[in-house]
Amino acid sequence: MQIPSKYDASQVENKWYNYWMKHNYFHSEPDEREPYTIVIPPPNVTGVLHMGHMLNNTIQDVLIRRARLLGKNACWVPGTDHASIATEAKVVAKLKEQGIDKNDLSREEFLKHAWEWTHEYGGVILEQLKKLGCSCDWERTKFTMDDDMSEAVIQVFVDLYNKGLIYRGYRMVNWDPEAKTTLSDEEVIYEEKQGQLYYLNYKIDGSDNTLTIATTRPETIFGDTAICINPNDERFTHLRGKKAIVPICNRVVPIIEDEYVDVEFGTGCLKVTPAHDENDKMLGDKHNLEVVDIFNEDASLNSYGLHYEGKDRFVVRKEIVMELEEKGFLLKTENYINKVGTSERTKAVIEPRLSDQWFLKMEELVKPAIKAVLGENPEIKLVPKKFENTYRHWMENIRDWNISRQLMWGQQIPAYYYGAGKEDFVVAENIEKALELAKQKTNNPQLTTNNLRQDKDALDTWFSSWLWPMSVFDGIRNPENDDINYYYPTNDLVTGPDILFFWVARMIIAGYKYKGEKPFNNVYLTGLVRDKQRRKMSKSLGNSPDALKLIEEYSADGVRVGLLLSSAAGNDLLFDEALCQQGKGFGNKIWNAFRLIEGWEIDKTIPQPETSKIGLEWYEAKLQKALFEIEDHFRKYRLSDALMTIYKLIMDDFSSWLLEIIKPAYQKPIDAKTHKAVIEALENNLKILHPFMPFLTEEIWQYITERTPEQALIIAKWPKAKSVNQELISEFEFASEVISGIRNIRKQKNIAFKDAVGFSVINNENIKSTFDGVIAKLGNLESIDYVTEAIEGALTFRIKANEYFIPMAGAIDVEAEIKKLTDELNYTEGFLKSVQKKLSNERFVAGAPEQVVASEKKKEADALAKIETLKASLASLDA
RNA sequence: GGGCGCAUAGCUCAGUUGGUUCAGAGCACUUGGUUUACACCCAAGGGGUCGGGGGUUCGAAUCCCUCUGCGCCCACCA
Repeated sequence: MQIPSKYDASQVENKWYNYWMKHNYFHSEPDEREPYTIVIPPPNVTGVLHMGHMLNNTIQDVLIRRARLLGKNACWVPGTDHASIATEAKVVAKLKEQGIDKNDLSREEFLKHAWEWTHEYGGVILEQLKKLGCSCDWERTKFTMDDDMSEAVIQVFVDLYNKGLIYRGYRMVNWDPEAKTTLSDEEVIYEEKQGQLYYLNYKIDGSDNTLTIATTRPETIFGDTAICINPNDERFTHLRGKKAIVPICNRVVPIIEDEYVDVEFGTGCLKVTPAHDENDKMLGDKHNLEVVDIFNEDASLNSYGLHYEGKDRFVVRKEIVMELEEKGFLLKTENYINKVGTSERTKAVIEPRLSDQWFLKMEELVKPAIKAVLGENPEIKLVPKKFENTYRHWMENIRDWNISRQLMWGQQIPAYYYGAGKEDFVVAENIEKALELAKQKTNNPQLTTNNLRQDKDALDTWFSSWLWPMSVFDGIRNPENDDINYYYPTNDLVTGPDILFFWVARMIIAGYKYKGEKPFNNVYLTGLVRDKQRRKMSKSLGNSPDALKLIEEYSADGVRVGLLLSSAAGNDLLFDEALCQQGKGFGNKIWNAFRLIEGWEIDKTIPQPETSKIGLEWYEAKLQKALFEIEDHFRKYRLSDALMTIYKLIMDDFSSWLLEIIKPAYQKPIDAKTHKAVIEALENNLKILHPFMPFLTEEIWQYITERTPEQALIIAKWPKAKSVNQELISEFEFASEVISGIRNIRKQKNIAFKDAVGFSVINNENIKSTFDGVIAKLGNLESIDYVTEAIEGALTFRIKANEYFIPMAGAIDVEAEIKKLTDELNYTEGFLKSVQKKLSNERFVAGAPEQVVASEKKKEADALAKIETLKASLASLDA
């Protein structure tokens, strides 16, 4: 077969992806093998691939491909999320471009647009994952709004409602006035903003006195229903039991007392606006205050705002300050930095707002989930462990989950109203069942579906994705089906720490509630991908490279390696394209190594040289050691370290050392035995590298194996681990130091490699000759002579206590040589002194473990021996 | 404000119970090299008071205290 001299990634990658798909290697069905399952964190259906996805999915693919090679039944379930807020926002924006206002559309019409959008852009991201090489079981692709998935969500809602865990409540929620929807606490980002603190005078009813309050939000005075003072504040005892008059609207409000008020802050007087501040709401409930909501849905003022009706809150703030000033109510203003909640999606300033919402009681549900991660025998491991603290903090302070969203895109809440009263509703899977329930509840057999009105709200997206590991296997609707029984619990979950609570914690809760079992064994939390300046990669900053362009430029394999080279679990990844270049370069290196081997002519008649034999034995030992280390790294989810181990094995041990050791002389053939062995070594390299660089390895694999589809690398068997010949490895390390010594001398004296040199070593019982052939070949030595005394007129170097000579008539600079030896002697004597000092310390000898003392004694002996040879050499030079 | 975590070479990071192999890796850098796979290369080399200070110990990057500088989470006093 003709082997191209350049590796053409784009062609190769498409070819093999199609090949794998054609032979259905990604697909999994339950069988007798051990399952290895990952469910993908479903990306937003209308999203495009960004660096975070690339990292995330590369890690998952590495884990899945390795499991496949280890002979497990690997199943990676892909899919997308309907992402209600994000998607609805995009659809609304698109409609707006076309001059359509969402509010003019019926629910059905809007959903039609949303589905069109989904069909147009949905799945783009999945196609991009294929480019990256992800070996997902595409036949199992799921979407959180698929009919069966939605059914599961509704079933769970009804069940939780019937168990009394879902309730309807009038609560202060985070209202996004732009999206006109509620946000969960987690979707609100607090930002420091420069604002003002306005000091306002309120008249005291029935007197000419005033009191001063400080507020950051003067426009909310229309919602004031009380003034609050601290009962311990002696400055205000005269106000007890009095009433105050709210400026402009002239509402007369009581002055109440509560220790909640901070005497130190502002003026010590607080205006209470129960409709627009959570703490004020709390005060309002406690003191039975009136609740006056002054805002419309879009945060413009309603009729309570009098002449400001219809104007936006920020406009009103400016205007009312002017009016207050004109009328003498404004005492002063101060600059004040406060934290303002903004919407993660729309960036709008959040308005605390009272509204009817659906809530899920968390207190009981959360208990098994806490135990599973933090209990005495944890069933679920978070990697890295440091996130357990964060998890604990959240879980132990959990509040009820607001699961309703004022959106259309999502599962509609299955509550059906038959009357105007607060309790005039029933909850059921569908309208027919709802009708039955409504008839029973009202004792009115005349009711028809026309009398029922379904709740307009949709469910929070996380209320569908928290079921993901179960619902993708239909484990909610059919709890005992073969798939769920086989694949659940899944093995590893790979996701970002930013959704540890949104998603991971809730999946754990749902898993225990609906399956009585954890959803996964391990959670691998990746870091955020940042740029070199440590900024988070984001669209708005424009610092995120185009994922597909990167793949084009550096190949999918190169990008995968680039991403993994520096990404320890939980650590942020500082992305640098140079890393992809390193990945691509690594690919080229392997390709060229392969070409070298394939280029050799094989001669079956020649015997295997001893150097090749011992070199191959050594490489086998190194491979075994690497296998052991890789196993350990994977066990600890240290994928970067696993990759680095393979990188060094292939770059250094295989390419730089082994291939040089066995390389036949120019235009000479290689013996068959060595050739076969080196091919085997290459095969093993390809196997362990395949999870990281699937395309390149599969490409080379086709050339070196007589393959049938059943012998594709993707389904090959991971190399068997045997014992590690550590002694051989240590001996080689010593030999490589000797070779470095020779190369150093060559460099210092400008001796070209093609010129063979003489070489002697003073014989002693510690010298091992195992790798002499290798030393001679890689040092280009005429021979290795064992001598009993120093060679005169030779260049020397020492490794441990052994002294080596390269004869070099006339080229020796005696002065320089003496200086070199003297420096080395001084250093060694200093070293000896420190060792001996340690050994003469009785407490060290008594207190340190035997092993440590022995090693110090060995250091002492080595140093003494070395000093002796140095002195001898010096003496011979002096003479 | 409360909690958690981090600080090791120019950069990104390893460093397990304090002691062989403890001061390491990759990249970057410097020098030399195009004979025979690869300049997308090879060989050699320099570089760190382990954030500062104090303590425990025969012995500290590792344990304790403290200071400094960062990061994250929670609560956010009108």
